[in-house]
Amino acid sequence: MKIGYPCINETLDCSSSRTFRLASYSEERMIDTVAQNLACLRRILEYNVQHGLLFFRLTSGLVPFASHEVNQYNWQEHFKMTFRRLGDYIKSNNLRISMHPDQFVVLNSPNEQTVKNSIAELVYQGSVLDLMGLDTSAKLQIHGGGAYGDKPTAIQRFTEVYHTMLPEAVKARLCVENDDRTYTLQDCLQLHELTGMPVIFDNLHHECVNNGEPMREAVQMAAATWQPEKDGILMMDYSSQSLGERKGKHTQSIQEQLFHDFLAETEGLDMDIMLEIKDKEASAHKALKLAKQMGRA
DNA sequence: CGCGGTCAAGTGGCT
DNA sequence: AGCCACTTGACCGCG
Repeated sequence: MKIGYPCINETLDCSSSRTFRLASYSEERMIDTVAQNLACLRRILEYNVQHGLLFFRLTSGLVPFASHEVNQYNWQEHFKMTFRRLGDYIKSNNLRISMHPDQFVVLNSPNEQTVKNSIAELVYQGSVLDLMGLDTSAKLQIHGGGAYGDKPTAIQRFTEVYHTMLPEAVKARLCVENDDRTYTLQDCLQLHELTGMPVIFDNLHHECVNNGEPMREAVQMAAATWQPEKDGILMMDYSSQSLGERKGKHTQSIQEQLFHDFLAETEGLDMDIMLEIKDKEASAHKALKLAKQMGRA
């Protein structure tokens, strides 16, 4: 079991998602920003290796405006060696990597332009992992998208876009994650049946909306959609409810008893856990310690 | 130099 | 009808 946190390290004094306004776009500024972001990413990865945090989510913001038409520069070629060196570091230290395209990526939108933009964004994020030379156990996780008042039709549309419009390089890495209100684990399992995509499991989203599956069974069902030789073991997002806040809001800091209970409930099941918790690596350190004590990591 | 409004992009639930 | 949340704040103009 590998444990990690997403995108941002709060200990280090750098960000790998620096950006700027579209209005101030220039090729020079874009190149300069990418160079700084990749340098910071290297520092974050080194920090993670030093602390045994072997699962990490890369930010979507590594390359500003990467899938926007304003950016016509061949940054892939320009930063080829930098990406390759990052990938070599990732592989030699056996890190697991994911990316999570943001809420604007909606493959089943009725708006053709939205679908087109979404695919361009997936191509960008997949190309980052390709440039690093990572195998297909490095994943892109997205949600089912909208329901538009008719979920079966929306699922059908997702499936059609998947089969007719997505490049192989994206399909090889794409996974679907249950969300906190529209696409339940069951819906994601159906998308898996229709496309072959593995299902990323999110325990907090599952608590928000489900079809009665107990947590252990839910994890087992999601895990069964992963082909170990191609996809690696199950990836999951773990969080707990921020008390007294809106349903689905992530806790500020890990609630160790709840994480302990979750590990106990899933004993014997293999998975990599991404902690979606506000204070980032601070909670990841605690989670890793707990997992080691319980013989899981 | 610190604060706060705004930023490429979509959707749905809440008030 | 408008605001908020989402995997994640960061930028930039203004005082």
